[in-house]
Amino acid sequence: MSSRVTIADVARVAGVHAGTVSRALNQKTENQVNHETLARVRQAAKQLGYAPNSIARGLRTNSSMTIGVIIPDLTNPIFPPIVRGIDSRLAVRGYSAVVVNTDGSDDAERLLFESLVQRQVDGLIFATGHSGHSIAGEAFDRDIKAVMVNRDSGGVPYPAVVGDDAEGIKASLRHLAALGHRRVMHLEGPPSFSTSRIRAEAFVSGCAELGLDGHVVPCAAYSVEAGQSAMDDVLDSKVTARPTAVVAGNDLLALGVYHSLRLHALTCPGDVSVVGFNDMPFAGDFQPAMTTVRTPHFEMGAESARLLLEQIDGSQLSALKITLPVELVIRESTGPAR
Amino acid sequence: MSSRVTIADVARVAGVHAGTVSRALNQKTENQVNHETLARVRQAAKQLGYAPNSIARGLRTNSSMTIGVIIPDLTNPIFPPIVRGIDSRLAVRGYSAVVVNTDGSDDAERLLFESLVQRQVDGLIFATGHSGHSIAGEAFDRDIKAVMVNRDSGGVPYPAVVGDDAEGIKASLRHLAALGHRRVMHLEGPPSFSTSRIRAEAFVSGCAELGLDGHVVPCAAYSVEAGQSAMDDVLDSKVTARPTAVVAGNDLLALGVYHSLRLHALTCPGDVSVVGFNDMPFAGDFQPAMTTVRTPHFEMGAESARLLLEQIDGSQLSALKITLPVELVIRESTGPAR
DNA sequence: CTGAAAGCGCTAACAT
DNA sequence: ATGTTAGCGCTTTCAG
Repeated sequence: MSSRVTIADVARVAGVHAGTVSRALNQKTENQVNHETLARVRQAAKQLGYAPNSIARGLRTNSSMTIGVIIPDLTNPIFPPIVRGIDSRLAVRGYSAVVVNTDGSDDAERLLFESLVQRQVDGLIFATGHSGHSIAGEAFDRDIKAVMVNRDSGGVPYPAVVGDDAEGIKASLRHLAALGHRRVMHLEGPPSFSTSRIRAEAFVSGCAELGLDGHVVPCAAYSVEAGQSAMDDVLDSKVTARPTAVVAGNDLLALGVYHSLRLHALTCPGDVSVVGFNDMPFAGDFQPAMTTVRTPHFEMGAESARLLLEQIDGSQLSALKITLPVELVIRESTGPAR
Repeated sequence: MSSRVTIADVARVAGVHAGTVSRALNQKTENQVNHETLARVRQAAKQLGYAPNSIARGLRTNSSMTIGVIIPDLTNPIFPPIVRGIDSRLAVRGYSAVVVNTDGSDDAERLLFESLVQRQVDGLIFATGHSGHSIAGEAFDRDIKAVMVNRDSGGVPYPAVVGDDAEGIKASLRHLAALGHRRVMHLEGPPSFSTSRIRAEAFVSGCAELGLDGHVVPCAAYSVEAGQSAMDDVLDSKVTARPTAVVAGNDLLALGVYHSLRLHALTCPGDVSVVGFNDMPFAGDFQPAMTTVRTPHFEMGAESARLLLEQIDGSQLSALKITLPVELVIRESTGPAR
């Protein structure tokens, strides 16, 4: 299995020494070698089907050309585009990504982190939600290069790439206000995600600015079930007045609201308007087509990889935060208040 | 960055030789070492925060504990569950997956294949669709361990894990026949995917068995656009009679049919019933909720990883094909023929 | 049971 | 411009 032919074989065939072959076959050093010999080495390498063993190279150069990507769950639809964005930047530089899933477990995150470190990853991209003390602090203490994506840095001085969540929420609110809504509700994601707090805060201040009667309801998870359960509680409650519109913390939560509404024989947007967040794939094919905030996930991934590569290239680590613009996509889940 | 402390440090602290530390810290050899020394070594290792450098180990043992996974595109919703299934089996054995996306390009596939081989992956999982000559043949010639998932082996003697596509299509047809449909159509995926052929053939023979008037229309890709375009052509045609039901090659194609129907002011399932394939996430939330064939993607991934690990463990490579059962999920996109 | 020594395949510092 | 040498951190013979 795998590469039988080594640099020594190439050296023998080309009639030069191993060191020369190494120099000839590396971009940065190939100009240190005579044109003729270079040609001879290349010829020999091709003839033998030589491919460098990157494990051996990594041992010597102390770099694995591998980046670890820590996410909660690949099957959450926002992550595939983020991962592809990351990969798009990594690939052109010869890096590969190893992506691992924590499923929201701190223990799993710690274990996976350790395993990535053992693998000598050259850097890490954190896409887990923890706003509190995640493993990031430890990574920083251990001098590991990293960036955050879709979450703030939680006090750790790593760069972070996020969407403009606050603006997304406010745009949703303006849209709703223009439709005549006054009694609005926000389904807030779990507090462990920095995005939850930011969106909830933007909701509160946005309501104040627009003179809306806003109410925040916390959800246990960013999931359809959690959204449905939270909305069920609201609709079953005799004390809370039913809102005419809900701004969900993300699309999954919004989908939960759809389910709850259907269960309660209420229509959307007839009885209640719903706005999601993320514009997950196929959000426009839901029933009804979902009005939601589009977040540039691919670009966020790409940008985070760029920042990480910069660190690896030796640029000074600056704890900057890059905020990418979002866009409200109006479809059919929002309509006039009645 | 990364592990400063080496086996030599541990050896020094424990007062033993590096070789002994290595033996003590490896499952397979730890019984070759005295209880006392073992304890001392472990203590020293913990105290120093030692973690083995898996690059160095890999160079020596000629194994990277890494598996390459080649897929067309992570953002295609069937792949995240497959990848997680793979990972679930790999992780418990200490392997990691490096997943790469070909975007359907043969050139990209070849390049990515080479880069994975250079990385000394211990095995490969092919989830690309090629039924013709993909890179798999070359992998086999080079003695690389591999398995196929969600595609047949295309003549290469690797094991393959697939869903029972033929049965899924036939179950769809039986369902449609029971609803009174007679004039049915199949939207076939591109010929480069083995799944396309299998599903189309099952459609044809299923129609024959049930006495249905079946018609197969090829699509350029497994995408919403391709499905819509194919259906547009059918609906715009004055020569072909409109089918009362369509069995799409996958959910994306089915979604394209939804779009086309809407564009032509036709209803589903009122005017045309639609059945998808795969039961992609949130298929039940589409408009209308999609009747489709559920394929056990996670299990397929897990099973393929199991088969690969078996090969790596030295079991004889058997070109077996594992077919996992599928299930027709009846929702709201199918109804009585009229 | 443990020490000694070799070497996986490669790169980089040092010679020439 | 190229040869020589050392060694990255680990495992694994081979002795003892």
